[in-house]
Amino acid sequence: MTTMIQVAEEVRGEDVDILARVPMFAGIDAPTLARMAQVARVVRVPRGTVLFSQGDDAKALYVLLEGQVGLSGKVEDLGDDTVVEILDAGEAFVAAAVLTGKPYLIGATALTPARVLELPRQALLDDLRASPDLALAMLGSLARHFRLLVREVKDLKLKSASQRLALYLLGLTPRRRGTVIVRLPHNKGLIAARVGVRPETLSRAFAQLKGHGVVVDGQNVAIADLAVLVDYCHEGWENV
Amino acid sequence: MTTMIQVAEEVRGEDVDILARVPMFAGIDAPTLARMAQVARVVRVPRGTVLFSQGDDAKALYVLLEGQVGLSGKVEDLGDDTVVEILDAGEAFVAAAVLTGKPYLIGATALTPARVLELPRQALLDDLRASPDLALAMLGSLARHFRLLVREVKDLKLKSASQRLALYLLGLTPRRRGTVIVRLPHNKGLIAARVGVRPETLSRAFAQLKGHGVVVDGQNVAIADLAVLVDYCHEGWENV
DNA sequence: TCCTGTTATTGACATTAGTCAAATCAGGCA
DNA sequence: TGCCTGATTTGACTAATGTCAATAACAGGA
Repeated sequence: MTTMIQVAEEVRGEDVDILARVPMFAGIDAPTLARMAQVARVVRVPRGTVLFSQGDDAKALYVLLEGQVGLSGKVEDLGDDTVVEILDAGEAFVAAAVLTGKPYLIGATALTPARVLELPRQALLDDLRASPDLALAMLGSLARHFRLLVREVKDLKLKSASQRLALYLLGLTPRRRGTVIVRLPHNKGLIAARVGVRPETLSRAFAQLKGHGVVVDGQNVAIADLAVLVDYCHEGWENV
Repeated sequence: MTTMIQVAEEVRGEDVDILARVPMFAGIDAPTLARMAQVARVVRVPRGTVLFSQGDDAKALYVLLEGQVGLSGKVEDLGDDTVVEILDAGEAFVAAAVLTGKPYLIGATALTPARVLELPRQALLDDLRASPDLALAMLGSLARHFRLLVREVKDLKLKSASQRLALYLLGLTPRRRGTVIVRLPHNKGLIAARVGVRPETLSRAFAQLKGHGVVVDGQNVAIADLAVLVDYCHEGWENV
């Protein structure tokens, strides 16, 4: 829970390349991107830094240039805390909050040392008005993201903890059949919060998946047959 | 589970007025709206009609002109079924699916006799490219909707069934303090699916809320003090 | 290597929500 | 009115998940 000591940096040339590869900005012309980079600020933060907290007014769109960031929500009286999303480099976040101008519903914390680009709200809004392509790209990006959330809501309502864990594991590989060994990208406590259960329950969910060909060894998870897991989750056509 | 017998109708003049009041199309110039109405189709369907099913390819954006429609998701092997959203007249739906062009993650069923406007996918995409204002309006609308889902995910992960029911009740009134009597807009089975619990559990959740000043009488729910409920849900600034 | 604090697992138990079945209630209609 | 059907509630029980506490495994630093 490091406090917010940020080191502002120059925006590097390669950062613009990263921007160009962010799905949200796919296909945007170079001048627009350069203009965005112009007004953006890049900060390098140590692990544990709180980029912003739930309830803060949305003042910028963020793009994760390097590292990992967790988006988590909590109940007022603290204690409980759930991870809504875990982001990797090349992903933009909190677009919805910035567009509505309302306070963040979630907070963002650096899970590793990270480099983050901040695009001020007003600059984004100006760019959106100036570049119809940007608006369309964001619309597509937000729509894809929206669907992930819809799936999440359905899973939370309809699937068990072990099934959700299985879905999480399936999300770690693009393959859908055969044997595979995946490496857990986070410690289990964080994964538990992501899946929406307590760490103890996660342990037991892993134990349960043993019956479906899942063997855990530290950070490595061996899955004997992905198709078995897919079946266990009653996943049909949804993995499109 | 009526089959899909639809009666196509003329698009009426007042339908364009409804369109103009849909948040997703707020501020769009009249010519664009008229053009959209031109290519749209209006159908009148009886209660229970399945407008489309989970897994169908998204082929149109829908606007509910009259009646109520439920969006529900289910697990493959049937049986379980959850209501992701309940829509009222004047709301557009499945924008995200149409924009991505992927199959619907949810199905839509008329909960009452309804009149629905269908805007074909390609027409929408054309209009978006032609009208930057439309793209911006949809972006704003999708962003607001997105945040509702984020809140939903948080609530499902962090709150109990009774708390989620309390949140649902709070959603029926704009007020946040004082005494109020709200009328349940649906039967309890549907509300249960919306809240994400079984009907039996909903009954018991209502019983539990009695301890917080909630008295149920058929479709009418008397809430002695909204502030008490807000507090019970640990809702802070979130109701912005 | 040993210490030490963190992370993960396990066990015992409490709580919550789901299941199944029966009882009750409500509304529509002959 | 009296019956019927479906919705809702209630009870008894089961299953799933959370809680608390103890233990075990691990990683990093002295």
